[in-house]
Amino acid sequence: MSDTAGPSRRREETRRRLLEAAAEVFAEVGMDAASVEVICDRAGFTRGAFYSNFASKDELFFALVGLVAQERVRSVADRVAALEADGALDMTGGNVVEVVSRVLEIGPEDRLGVLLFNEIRIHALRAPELAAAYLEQDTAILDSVARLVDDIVAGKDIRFRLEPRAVARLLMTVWESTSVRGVMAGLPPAELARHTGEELGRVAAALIER
Amino acid sequence: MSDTAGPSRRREETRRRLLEAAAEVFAEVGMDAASVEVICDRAGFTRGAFYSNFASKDELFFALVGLVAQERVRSVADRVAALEADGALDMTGGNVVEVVSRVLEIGPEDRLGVLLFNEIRIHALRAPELAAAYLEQDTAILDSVARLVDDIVAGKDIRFRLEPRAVARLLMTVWESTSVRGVMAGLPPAELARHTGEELGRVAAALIER
DNA sequence: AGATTTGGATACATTTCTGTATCCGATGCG
DNA sequence: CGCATCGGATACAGAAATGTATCCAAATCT
Repeated sequence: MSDTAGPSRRREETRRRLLEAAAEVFAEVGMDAASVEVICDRAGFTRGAFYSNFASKDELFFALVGLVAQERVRSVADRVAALEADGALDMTGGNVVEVVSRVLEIGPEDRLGVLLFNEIRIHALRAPELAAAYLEQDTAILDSVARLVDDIVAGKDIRFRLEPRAVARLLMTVWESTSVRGVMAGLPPAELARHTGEELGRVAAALIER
Repeated sequence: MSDTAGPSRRREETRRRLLEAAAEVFAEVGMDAASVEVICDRAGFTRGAFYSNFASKDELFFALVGLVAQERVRSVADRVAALEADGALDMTGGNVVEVVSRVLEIGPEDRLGVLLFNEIRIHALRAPELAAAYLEQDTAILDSVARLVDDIVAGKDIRFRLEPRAVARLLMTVWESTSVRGVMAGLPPAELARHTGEELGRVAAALIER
């Protein structure tokens, strides 16, 4: 057996399933209202398995936050990179609004995704360690989007009425707030995406200097 | 004693103190992590008093949400009315940005206020009854702000690049998101207000048609 | 002032959750 | 093929929270 024996495949898999189940439960009822038992049931394990993998619910939550943040950042960065590679930005035919919308359609666009995101957010508001991680993620995404905006400006003869970073911030903000209101109004996923897209479009259009 | 005996003054006062304490505790640790005991301690009562006034923590939470929403709506409406009465909107000297900022400096501008607001928000995301109340409040405030924007447009020779309602929405959204990030970054109250104000200013300026 | 009602305190029963210690089966190795 | 280790299940003890039934003091009324 090697010194640096990493976790076995089996172990990794149960960790993964526990994290996945926790993500659902946290989204549904919130981190504090979620009992370890319920998470385990959902994952198909007993609490024994849980405490064999995590020291506490808090530890699992932290781990989950890390994963979600990483995934979000990666997802946005990938999309931006893909758009740049496609050369979609140089095409004069392409619609700015559409490009931006495509990038902000982040991962789990559905109800649960929005819920989990907001659950994480409110915990970050209370726990300084989480706040740091949250702001870091936020800045990383902002950077990606700002870079995209920059590219758009460079490629086309379009000017925004705000610096790229401010435009990016505004778009992210609108996306977030619109999706929250959409979920609250009970919009089905398709409507949610459409509505958010339209809203982003209007704002983006208003920011374009003609 | 009369049929329609309303709650005695004493009773009203303890209810009020319980609600006040609950608002603090909910803001600090969240509704689910807050035990009834802690709320009572904070208010200077025992659980006996609590259950004599509320059927459960949930009931108290609902009551609190109602109060907070009402207070928010009233506060904004009052400010708008005050500004209109002052004739501040007709004065060409007045700064649009300043006017808007003044209106959005809502009630408990501090950390706890932001926390409580977000706590309510996430519960509204999960509970349909709350969602309805939340959206109603949101719309009421939007109406007030939109009306203010309308007045500004009417009074001065200023035009926005979006319809008043959309401008109002955007300003509210920016206010919310900026204050959240400010709290997360640990900004002291004064900085928080200043930063949020500046951010609002930039956005408002970008939306003004020159 | 005495009687009555009201409102909060006390005490208790119950539930729920957490965390740990131990057991047992499966998996990997010699 | 037998042995050792790993990983999840089971069982248990303790803590914390809830809700209720009862009690006592203070306010109110006559």
